Amino acid sequence: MKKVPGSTIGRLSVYLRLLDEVKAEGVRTLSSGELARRAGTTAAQVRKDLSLFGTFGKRGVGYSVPQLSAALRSILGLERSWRVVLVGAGQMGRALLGYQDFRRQGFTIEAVIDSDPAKVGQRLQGLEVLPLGRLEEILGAGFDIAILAVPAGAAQAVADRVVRAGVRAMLNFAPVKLQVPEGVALKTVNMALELEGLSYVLANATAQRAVRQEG
Amino acid sequence: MKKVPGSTIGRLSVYLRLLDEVKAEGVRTLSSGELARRAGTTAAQVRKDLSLFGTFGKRGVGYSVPQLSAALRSILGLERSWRVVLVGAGQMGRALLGYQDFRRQGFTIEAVIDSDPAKVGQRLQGLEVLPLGRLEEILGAGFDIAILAVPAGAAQAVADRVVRAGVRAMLNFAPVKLQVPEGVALKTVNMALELEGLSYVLANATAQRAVRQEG
DNA sequence: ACATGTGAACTGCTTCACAGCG
DNA sequence: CGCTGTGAAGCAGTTCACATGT
Repeated sequence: MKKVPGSTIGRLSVYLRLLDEVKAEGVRTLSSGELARRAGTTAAQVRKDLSLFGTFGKRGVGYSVPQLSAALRSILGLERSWRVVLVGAGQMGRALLGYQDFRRQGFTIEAVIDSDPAKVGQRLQGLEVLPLGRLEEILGAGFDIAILAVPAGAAQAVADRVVRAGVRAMLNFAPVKLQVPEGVALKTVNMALELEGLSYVLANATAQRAVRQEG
Repeated sequence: MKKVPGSTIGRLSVYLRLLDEVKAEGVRTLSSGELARRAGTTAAQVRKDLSLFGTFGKRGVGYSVPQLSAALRSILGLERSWRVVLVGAGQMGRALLGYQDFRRQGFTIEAVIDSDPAKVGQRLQGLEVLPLGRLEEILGAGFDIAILAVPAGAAQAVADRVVRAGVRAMLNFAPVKLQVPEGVALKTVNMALELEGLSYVLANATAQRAVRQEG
């Protein structure tokens, strides 16, 4: 299989979301042009993205909505559900726990861990908050993804323990650059960074260039 | 001035954070190599990024930490503080309101707006929640940045009103691709998308390629 | 006729390598 | 000598344009 740009994966997620939307409206078929318009990209980009994984369309017709939706779900690994652990039950952690959009695609937060003794034992969204000391034991139960919503200063240490416990994918919300070994997937969401990007644009707004969506 | 890649701006934010860290430790001078090591990039990349904005270093020595820190702060527009309005006081909105990392760099949330009559009038972090109906009136007070933490279905309508009210920068947390006119800066943080990126890596983990940090 | 799939051209970002200066 | 600043080279992702299949 050819090399797949990371940006392609992000777009595939967007395509899938749109396909599921129009499927609910009863649309059977969609052209690359129409899909591109809704996704905010170009027809050529859509076709190139898909061509990296196979051929899904009918010439002269377009793409079958249910077929392409299923294909994308398979490519993205969304046919199965992934076991997710949330580390950090502070304000951000609790917001993520309540974020319904995760559950939609098969990401189920099945455990919550926090270091604060005052929080341990509390029930959040039906889950008992477990102590950080038991992290290794808990992750021994076979988690796929860890969401880190801990303070910046604690993030690297927690990440190290999570990785040592065998978790191979992390979504980090702490504003630090985590070091992880080869073979561990890491995405970081850094909101302060996004704001500073906006600040840059505003400060240089005399040049009047709009910034296109990136996130 | 030369054209600046968007990715450069993100890295400048990272450099600034690191410089402020080592400044607190009393470090006076840093080489591009050392800065790169901490930022997770290369020395050449650091020098190229900075060279787009001027010459800041001393050959044979490196960069003066306080000088470079000040220069970056100026480039990023962080010398002044920006007036931020939060639209949406749901779980995510409240988490963002408590997120201390925003305040650090001069982003002050000065108003909170929600459509839910049950929330309007409540005090959150010392701010009274204001009704969505008064959005235009409130933004008339001259806000720079709007943070959108509203449901996906409401996001585009809110964005339209925010733009019409004259706000030229938005940070969107709803999982939709917003359409904004030229001249309005938009960043979207889509956490479900990040998780799907991790899912892709996990599902294709036989290929064993680690994904490097992108956010 | 129409829309896909794809090599080729292009654009833009990153890396290289070295001249230049402290 | 060490480290910066920068053209040039290299690489990756996007766009173009058209041959191909229905």
